[in-house]
Amino acid sequence: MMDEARGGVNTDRLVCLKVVDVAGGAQRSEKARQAILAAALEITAELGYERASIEAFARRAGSSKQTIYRWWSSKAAVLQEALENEIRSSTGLRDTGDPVADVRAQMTGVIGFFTDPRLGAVFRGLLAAAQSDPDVAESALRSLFGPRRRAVLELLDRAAHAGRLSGTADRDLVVDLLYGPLYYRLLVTRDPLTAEYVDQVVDAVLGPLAVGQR
Amino acid sequence: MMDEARGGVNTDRLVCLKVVDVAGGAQRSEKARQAILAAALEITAELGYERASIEAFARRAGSSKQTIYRWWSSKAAVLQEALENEIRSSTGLRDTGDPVADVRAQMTGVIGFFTDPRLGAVFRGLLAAAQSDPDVAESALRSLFGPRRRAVLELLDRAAHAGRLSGTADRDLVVDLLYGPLYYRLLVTRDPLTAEYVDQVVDAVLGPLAVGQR
DNA sequence: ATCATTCGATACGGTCCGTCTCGTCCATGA
DNA sequence: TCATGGACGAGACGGACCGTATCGAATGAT
Repeated sequence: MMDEARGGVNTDRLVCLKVVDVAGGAQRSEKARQAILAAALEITAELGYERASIEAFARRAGSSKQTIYRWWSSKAAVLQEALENEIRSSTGLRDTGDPVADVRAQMTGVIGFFTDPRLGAVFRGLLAAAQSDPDVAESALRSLFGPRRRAVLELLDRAAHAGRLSGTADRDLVVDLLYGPLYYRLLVTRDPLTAEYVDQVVDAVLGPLAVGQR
Repeated sequence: MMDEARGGVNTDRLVCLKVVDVAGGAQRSEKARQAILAAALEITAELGYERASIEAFARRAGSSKQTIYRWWSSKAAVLQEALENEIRSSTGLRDTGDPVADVRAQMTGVIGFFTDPRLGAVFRGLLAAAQSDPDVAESALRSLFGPRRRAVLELLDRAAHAGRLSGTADRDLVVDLLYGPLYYRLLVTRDPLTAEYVDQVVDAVLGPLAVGQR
């Protein structure tokens, strides 16, 4: 019984839940997809997240509301995909052997993304929506935050093993100490996010942990 | 012509715009105010910030929608006032002469507020609304965050002058390093906010700055 | 050629918005 | 004592969006 439920695969039960590609049909329109994502970014940047509506996305994209609902579950899902398309350039994390400089560069890229006139407001709106919608929170955490946080953690791991960073510090805590203040300024105090501020944070957090660097 | 329109003051036009207290009238109903604030907190805790509506507040409070709009400008304004009534207990900041312990105690109170089943979701919703509405952001910053941040800054100042804390550190940065990770966990990663986590953050940030304490 | 699937367009009931207008109640000042 | 005027509960109003359903036309694999 337990075997059937958790372990062994009962092939009789493996019915095809979704009958896919039984016969041909029209393909998803890439043109409509791009138009919708672009319109969503434009409108949200213009009106702010709350006042932006799916109906407005459809109007500007020259598409139908139903086409949006067919492929995305919510306004947040549309904007998350739109952000993912645009975010890649800003979040590169290189490993040059100088972990402090690498992290500093990545954080500077992050605040560039935060303060981008088109993307910043969209990103803050998405984080705001995540406060009321657990699905949005889970999805954003998995697609947007998770991979980047893991990359930073791995960089800190490699630096510690290479002896360039103190190995005793809790690396999850270090990441919180580095990025927490950035989000705090973005979402709460709204003080300006500058490269100088990144320098201050990096120096205060990583300075005491650096090994073998002047 | 232009003078009359823009420059010179034509006293004949200076009519009293708002005739106040010319004669008596009914007073604002404290009972209605309390009922509305309580209903707003209840409903928002039940449904979440976005799904809570002013119409629902009025229904549960047994009041009229118009009564809400007469005294508050928005759902956010109602909830901010409701939060201010309830927040005072959690945010005490004492000055016992041990700044590290005082800050640690205050931060523990803050996460108690964050994780309160009734107030936490309301607070996160208010922060979310502030991302799309500059008025909400300004008001929350002035009434909720400003005074408490100033209190912590002054405590750090006194501690530095008393020689219990290093006087060289930028105290604004220290506050960001202390509270940023808390908001980061609350709003972004959603990892649990525990007293142990507060200890970790306080030790990492204030430990290197403490003077004359074991 | 058939047929499933997409597309744009549009209609639908529903919720909530923010404003407005009633009639009632009540504190004040004449 | 009594008229005045503001706050109150109730509810109507047009409007914006929501999320769903339905339509005919276009598309593409079988």
